[in-house]
Amino acid sequence: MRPKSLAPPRRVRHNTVPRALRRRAPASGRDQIRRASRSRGMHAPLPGSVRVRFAPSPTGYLHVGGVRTALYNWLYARAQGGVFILRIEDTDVERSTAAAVRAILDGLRWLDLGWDEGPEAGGPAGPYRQLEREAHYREHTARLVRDGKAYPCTCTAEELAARREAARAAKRSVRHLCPCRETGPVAGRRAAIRFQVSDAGAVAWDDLIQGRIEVVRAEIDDFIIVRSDERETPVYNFAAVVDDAMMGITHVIRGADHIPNTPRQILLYEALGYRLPAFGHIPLVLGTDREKLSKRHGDVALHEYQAKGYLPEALVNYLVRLGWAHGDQELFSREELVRVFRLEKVGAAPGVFDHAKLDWLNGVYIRQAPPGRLAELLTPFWEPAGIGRELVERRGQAWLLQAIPLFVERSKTLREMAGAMRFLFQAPAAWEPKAAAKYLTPAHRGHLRAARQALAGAVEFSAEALEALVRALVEGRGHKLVEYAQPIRVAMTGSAASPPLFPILSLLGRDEVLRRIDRLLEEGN
RNA sequence: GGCCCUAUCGUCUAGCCCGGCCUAGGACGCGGCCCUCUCAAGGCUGAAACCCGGGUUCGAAUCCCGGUAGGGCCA
Repeated sequence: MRPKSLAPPRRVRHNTVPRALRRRAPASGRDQIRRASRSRGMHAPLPGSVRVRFAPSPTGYLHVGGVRTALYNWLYARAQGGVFILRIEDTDVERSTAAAVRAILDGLRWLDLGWDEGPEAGGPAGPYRQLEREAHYREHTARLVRDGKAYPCTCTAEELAARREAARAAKRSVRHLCPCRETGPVAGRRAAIRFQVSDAGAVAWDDLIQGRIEVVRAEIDDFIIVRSDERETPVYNFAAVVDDAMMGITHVIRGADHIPNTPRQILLYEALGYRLPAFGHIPLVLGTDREKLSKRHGDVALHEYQAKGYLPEALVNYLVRLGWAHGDQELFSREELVRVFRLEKVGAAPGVFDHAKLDWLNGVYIRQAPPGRLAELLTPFWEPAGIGRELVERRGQAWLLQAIPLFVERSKTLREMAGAMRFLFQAPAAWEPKAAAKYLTPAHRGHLRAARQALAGAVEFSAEALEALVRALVEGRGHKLVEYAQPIRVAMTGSAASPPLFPILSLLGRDEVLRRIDRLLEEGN
């Protein structure tokens, strides 16, 4: 350890760029930054040559925050006429699964976020799974060691921990706990590989979203790039840099949780002699407790939203607006997004995931969807809603297309819609007690009998004809429509709330309508 | 604990760069009214925010400084 007097200043001033340029810098300000970079021959690629990637780890499920990252990358690529690459970061063999890879591919396809290069698509920079790229990591490691920029380290975890404690107790820096750089590795022990970091100067970059970020090198220790395990597993920072560099990634757009990794990665790029990409760190998605969205907060996996019956375009619309805005506009088609989305307009502050707003948006998209498409989307939801496939098929497509519009404006999800439609296929098993108490009084039963008789004699069983018929009946008896409509509704649906009554009666058909009324009259108490 | 990031209604955000047009706009959610066979949808409408403190300025949500709070990563 160097004497303290020789060490560089612990801190330099961090915010060297005016605040105005740092936060939510306007396009013009960012352009200046990028122009400056270009003149140094660093990032900022040629126009039309943008290459971005989404690089998830296949451990578990596809997180909605990750989906947002993928979306922003995809949008940026499309808007720039660039290439969107999917790379699977599966170096963590313990936790990576084939099922998780599937979930990623299926999820992105469901959202229509297709990749130009990656698994199953191939491409010139493959392979696109890290496990198949180990030769590259080995080669790069050898290069760094040969150039004296990395060295083997045989310290054990126990030794390191002990030294850390000692350093802490003595109030010394906790950096450079490993002496291997000076003493060389201990023979006969497996070696990890450490990357050598000099103390002088700082690492800085102009983040596309966060503005300028600067970290003094003295804060960065000689970090491990290859573990000492059997497989010589490359560490995340190292593998990501090798891959991003070799794949020609021009813009690294990822979650803000990677900000602390970036200085190390920049050092690696420099040591390897690769051209630096531009970095853009998008703020995290938070739960209602303002912590990083995780399993604790309930639904975080994309497939859960799929299973609940959210439309992909609604989810995309919701996610894109979380952290980004285009004036007051709330609704965006995909084409519109490609046209107006600007990465530079993404805010620097994290945002809370608001299920209520997603529900609203999903309702908007459900209302916009043509009945034919909804019929198709609804298919996987019948069984879970307790509606046998054969029941749906028996009614036929034309009938279905008549029924769906009735439910569209009162459903927030497809799952809800299927559930709400259940009474169309099956008579209610029971009548809601509250509804029964309110609408099945002796007076109401009288009305129901009168209505039954009228319905039984109806010439035509269309919604219009039935409405005219019942209204005439009600008027003739000097009553109000509600007093008849509600008991009939309870008989049909078991509930006091449902889509408009007369179309329902027509859909159900005379026999079924009379049957349900009779049963209520006989059994309902 | 160290480093880094962030800060406008409960939530997502516009405005901030280029200070006055901001009596701070929109959306979700919440309340009221209208429409209405119920529930929705829709229309109208209400409550609801510039984190705090200094400074610069005739004037600051907007510029500067300092706090505070929250978060991320590492330990």
